[in-house]
Amino acid sequence: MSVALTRELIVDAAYAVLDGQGLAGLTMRRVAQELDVRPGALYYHVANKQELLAEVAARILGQGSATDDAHKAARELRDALRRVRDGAEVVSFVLAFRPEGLASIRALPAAFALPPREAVWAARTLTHYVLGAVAEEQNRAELVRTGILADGPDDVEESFLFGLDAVLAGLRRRVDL
Amino acid sequence: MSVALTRELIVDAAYAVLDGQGLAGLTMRRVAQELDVRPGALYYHVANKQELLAEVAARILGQGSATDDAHKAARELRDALRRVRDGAEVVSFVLAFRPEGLASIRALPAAFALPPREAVWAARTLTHYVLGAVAEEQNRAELVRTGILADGPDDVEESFLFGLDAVLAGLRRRVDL
DNA sequence: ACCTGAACACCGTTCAAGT
DNA sequence: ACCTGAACACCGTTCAAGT
Repeated sequence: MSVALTRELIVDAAYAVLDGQGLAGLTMRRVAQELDVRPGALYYHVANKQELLAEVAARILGQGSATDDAHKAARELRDALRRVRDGAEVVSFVLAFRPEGLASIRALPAAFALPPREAVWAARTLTHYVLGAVAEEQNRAELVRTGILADGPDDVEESFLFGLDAVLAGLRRRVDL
Repeated sequence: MSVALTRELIVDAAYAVLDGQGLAGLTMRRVAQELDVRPGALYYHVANKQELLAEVAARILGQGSATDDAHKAARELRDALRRVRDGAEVVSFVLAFRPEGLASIRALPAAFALPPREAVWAARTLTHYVLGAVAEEQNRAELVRTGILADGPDDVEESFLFGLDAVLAGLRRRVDL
């Protein structure tokens, strides 16, 4: 007999599989294998794969340090997403059905000095931009890995900052003038 | 014997399945069923599912009317994506590995009066924003359909336009002043 | 040339039965 | 309480064999 299975251990294993195999390789069966356990055992601790993905997404984002510097928040979000394979895709998916656990994203509206509704819209805009940019970069990386694509572009960094500056400038417009 | 299978008919059927069942329900087997044919038959006309998805994405976007009005282009892109279930997700996926067929997106840089490199970055920024916004809306709609979520927010329209105006204002900044 | 039949190597999830 | 064994209803893809 080995160590007792826990929700935590399962999330750890899922994160490891994600980092090693990408989202396409993140299956319940492989997570079980990683833990030396039959697939059915997982379902005693997590309801289903979606719930497990929600936990993995929360782990990807980590504990969001609340800041009122939107530019810094965006860069930290990007870094967190880039730290693990397909991070953006996982977070995008979870954002739709269980945003509660994604603290650093939920804190974003506070970075905008705008009326409540507009602060939420501004945060949404920024989130879409960052997730989209990282998702495209990581999708390309996956295809390069598969050999379908030769090589990604080398202007990722410049391109991201160019767009980020533009988005933030646009969002701040009505405040600063 | 029925009508001869063609690539076109397969794309038609795939589009119909997507609209009826969503991306999760779009399987090669269901497309085959829709056409009254065994799954293997599809592979005589298309190399694999990814290739089929690329064709479906091109059909979603239609023939992109080249315009130099970025705001209009963005609204048309959004409308096209919203016309079919999970349209944004399909196009996002295809954008990463086969952007050639997505005419209306490839034409976007022309809508920005900027140096070539920056025009490409600006188009990328706009694309990420629109795809992200529609993807979130459609993901929510799927979850509502499943019963996992009660109801989507009702500020989708306002939220989209708010973000779009901000993004475009930010992107135009350096030109107009 | 075009399609079927049948298989291969997978999935997520459930659930009786064991301990 | 926790896990296994075994099944159910699926996947994408391949490929000999038929027509």
